[in-house]
Amino acid sequence: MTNSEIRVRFAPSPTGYLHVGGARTALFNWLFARKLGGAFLLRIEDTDRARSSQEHVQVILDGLEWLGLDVDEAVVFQGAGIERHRALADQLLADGEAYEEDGAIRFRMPQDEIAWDDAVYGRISFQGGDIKDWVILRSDRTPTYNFTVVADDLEMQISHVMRGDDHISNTPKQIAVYRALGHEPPVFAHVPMIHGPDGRKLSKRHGATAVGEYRTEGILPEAMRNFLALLGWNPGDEQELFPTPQELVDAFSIERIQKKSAIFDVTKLEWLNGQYISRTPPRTLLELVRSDLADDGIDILAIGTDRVLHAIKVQSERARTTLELAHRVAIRYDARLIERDAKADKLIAKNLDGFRSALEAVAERLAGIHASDWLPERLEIELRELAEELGLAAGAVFQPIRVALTGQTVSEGVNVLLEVVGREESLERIRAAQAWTPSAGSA
RNA sequence: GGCGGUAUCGUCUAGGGGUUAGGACGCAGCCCUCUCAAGGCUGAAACACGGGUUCGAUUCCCGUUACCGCUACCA
Repeated sequence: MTNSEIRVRFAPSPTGYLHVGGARTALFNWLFARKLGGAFLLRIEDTDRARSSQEHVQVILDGLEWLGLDVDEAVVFQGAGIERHRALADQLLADGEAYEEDGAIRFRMPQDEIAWDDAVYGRISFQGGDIKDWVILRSDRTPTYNFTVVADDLEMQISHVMRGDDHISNTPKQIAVYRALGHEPPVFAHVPMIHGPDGRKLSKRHGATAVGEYRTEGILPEAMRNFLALLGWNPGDEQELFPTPQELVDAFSIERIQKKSAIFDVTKLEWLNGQYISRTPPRTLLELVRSDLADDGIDILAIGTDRVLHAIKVQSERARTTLELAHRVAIRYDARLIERDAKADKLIAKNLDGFRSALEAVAERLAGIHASDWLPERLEIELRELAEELGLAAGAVFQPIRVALTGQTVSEGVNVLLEVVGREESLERIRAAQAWTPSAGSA
């Protein structure tokens, strides 16, 4: 299945973070390479001017690894090829393909048409005469981008160049260099860029644009990968979930890449993430939750792995990010994390006496249930009986408990919630809540 | 300004000379229900504009507009 002639590369600049647009370009490159059975390579476009630190490169490497995109060969650095770039520029000068001006070497653009069959856009054509002769080697003997790209792609024997469509206008210059050097250009495939919610180019102002930030905000890598793939590409049918990289490879085809830019919609990402969270086994989520909480100084495993797993299972159907998941799990075991929200406060303020008396009755009833009987089925029966005895609607009993246990008006079923929080802690929280008073201004 | 590119619901998109223009997110309503979530059902919501070509254009062609990119001794 492998084809050693197919060599595709992703070539980011060493900016210190891998933004979502770059991540998607990387993903498409990877899919392209894998679909064709070829190699996926990484080249960092650093220079003397924009030196890449080891940390910057590591961020990119980590991002690719997180997304499940494996790189086939050692990372190449543009800056490492400077002597080769100089020699090539000198050769072009000697061949008359370039000329010297003010100490710099300027490439002589051919005047006729330069066109190529873009794998995404179809045929694109420029007139060489519209493009000015451009500098390939500065007067300080450092090479420029459009020149080094060609030199390095040649050196790495790249067969397919896939990159953002902001490079379309650079392509005729590069094709001209290939020809001047006596080589056939590779296959070009330009992919549209990703824009922010305002329709403009994605920038740091839009908040979390680095993939690493989505990771820390509780986005699962498979969700991010799936989402990115569907931004500007579609499988042609209505399949939306592609949990593994291989499923994406199988469905991928370059013909179905969109020609227009897409807007990054965080809401849909979170929806997709929620889908993935609810499908991920609690065991797998455990480490994510543990580490999220450890960052906040909470050792969640101290209460017992099985109990945490249970809470994760219950909450994974509801949470959209693992951060949200971790927080909800933590609230169930650490009363100090409870923060009464506005709706809960309103419920208390509306009928303080009712709230207290309901909890009083509940506390008495639940105290009579043994730890060994503290199970959802039994709890539900007891509480419904209680509600009937008190002449209250079931909700009038359940809701105060929910508020007492979580500080919020939404959660899993109260019977399950009681089980998750545990008998002693539940009774303690219910007792404590009876002393609650409405916050100022909530009446 | 010049050159290049793009244009279907708010967003991601399917479709393509004759369709009730389909799906997904989000939104609204209903069902379920102790509250959410999930799930089910329903609804509002789109072919940028103007000319052609054609019996017929959202689809093909041209133009306009809008947006994006390149136009550096940036990458």
